Amino acid sequence: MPRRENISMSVIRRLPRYYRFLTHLKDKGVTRISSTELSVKLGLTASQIRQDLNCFGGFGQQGYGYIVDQLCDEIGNILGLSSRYKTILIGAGNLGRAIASHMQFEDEGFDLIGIFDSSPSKTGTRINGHIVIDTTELENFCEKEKPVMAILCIPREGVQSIIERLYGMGVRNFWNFSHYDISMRYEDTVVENVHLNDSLMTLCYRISNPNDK
Amino acid sequence: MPRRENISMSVIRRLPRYYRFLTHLKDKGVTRISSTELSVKLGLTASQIRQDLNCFGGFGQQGYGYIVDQLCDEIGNILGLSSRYKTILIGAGNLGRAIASHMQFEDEGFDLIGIFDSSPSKTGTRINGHIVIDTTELENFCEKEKPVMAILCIPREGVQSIIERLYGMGVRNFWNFSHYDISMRYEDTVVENVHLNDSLMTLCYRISNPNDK
DNA sequence: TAGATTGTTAATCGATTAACAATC
DNA sequence: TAGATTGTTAATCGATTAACAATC
Repeated sequence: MPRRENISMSVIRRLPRYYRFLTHLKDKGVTRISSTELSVKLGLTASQIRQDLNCFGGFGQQGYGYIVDQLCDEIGNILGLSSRYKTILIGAGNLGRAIASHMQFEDEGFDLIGIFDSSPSKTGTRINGHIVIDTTELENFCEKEKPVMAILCIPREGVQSIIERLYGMGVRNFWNFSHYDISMRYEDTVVENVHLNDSLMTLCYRISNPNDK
Repeated sequence: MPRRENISMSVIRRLPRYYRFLTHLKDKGVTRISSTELSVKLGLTASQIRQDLNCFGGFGQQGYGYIVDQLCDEIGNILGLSSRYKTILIGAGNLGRAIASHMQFEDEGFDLIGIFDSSPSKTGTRINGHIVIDTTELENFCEKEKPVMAILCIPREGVQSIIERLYGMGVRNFWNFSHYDISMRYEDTVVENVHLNDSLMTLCYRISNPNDK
């Protein structure tokens, strides 16, 4: 059971995919799967899958394969999905509202406890059971509720100052949908960027340049 | 001017970031930048930036650096942002509506020409100037309008059958927000997945396992 | 036991970084 | 010309793949 330190991002980014697929298999009633079968379904090599899993432990049985249920639970544990991280969302525009209503945060370790916006046209409105709070209330709210993670769905211009305020209130983890690249000038922060425009541009490139992969 | 074939995905995924940052510099009135300055701002190495750019041509001037305006335009061209790709969106739920209203498709080569949903509660409603069309009309619409790209904002279960219908109507490019991994059984397709749940799980992992990068 | 499939080490491949000659 | 910075080749590093011994 090696449990290596410093797992690479390449491996980490594949974990949710494994988890998602194994959950699906479990729901279908499949009990056992080999790395070779998995590799075919996921378009990876069996070698890679075994390497990835063995970063965390020996979950398989030689000559048999992996027990779907068990492996699924193990990966869920590795991902830390049963944690509870108090989460706030900043920005109740189209995107913020969609994220708030669309995501099942609870299944992935996060509890959405507040939604903020600075526009009077948004504050007071209700999104999925949450009343949108004025951003001026941020400090009061954080002091009382101690959120540890913030989802940023605000325009580029507002990001830097919001981050500084949140960092000051102890928030260290950010799921960032803004066009702004949060630079790593802060210690101990975890930032996951979702740059939808970048994703779309990549797609544009790939359509426009069909020779490349 | 080498213009290598088969640019790697690693390089392609950095292009939008370069473009975004250079646009920002341009707006700020910066005219000239060196790979070293860029590397500091973007948290990359100067070497990597020069390598990346030289996949497409020698855009710099020795002893001087890069002209921001010019480099920005070049990358825009490489990305193909001035193309016009007729695009439809399937699924007018929270996420689909947000994507339709939030993204500036026109700036990135795409023209949104239709939004579809199969629920009678959604069809007929208006999103950002588009009336939501019943999915049963998909074939009629495609025959007339010939879209080349589809944005998928529907639940997992519906994806496979929609893709088959769209593929049959000549759609080859997909921006996929569903939990479903579109497998590459189709030729000549370009698929860009945006798995928000995967992204969130990765974040959960990184918060739960602070030792790793 | 024989067959299958893992865990793990070694080999290969690709991407990043370093170095430097070319040149503006 | 001297200084600066690119374009490009060579060296390094990391990730993926192949191979196989361990073992269920």
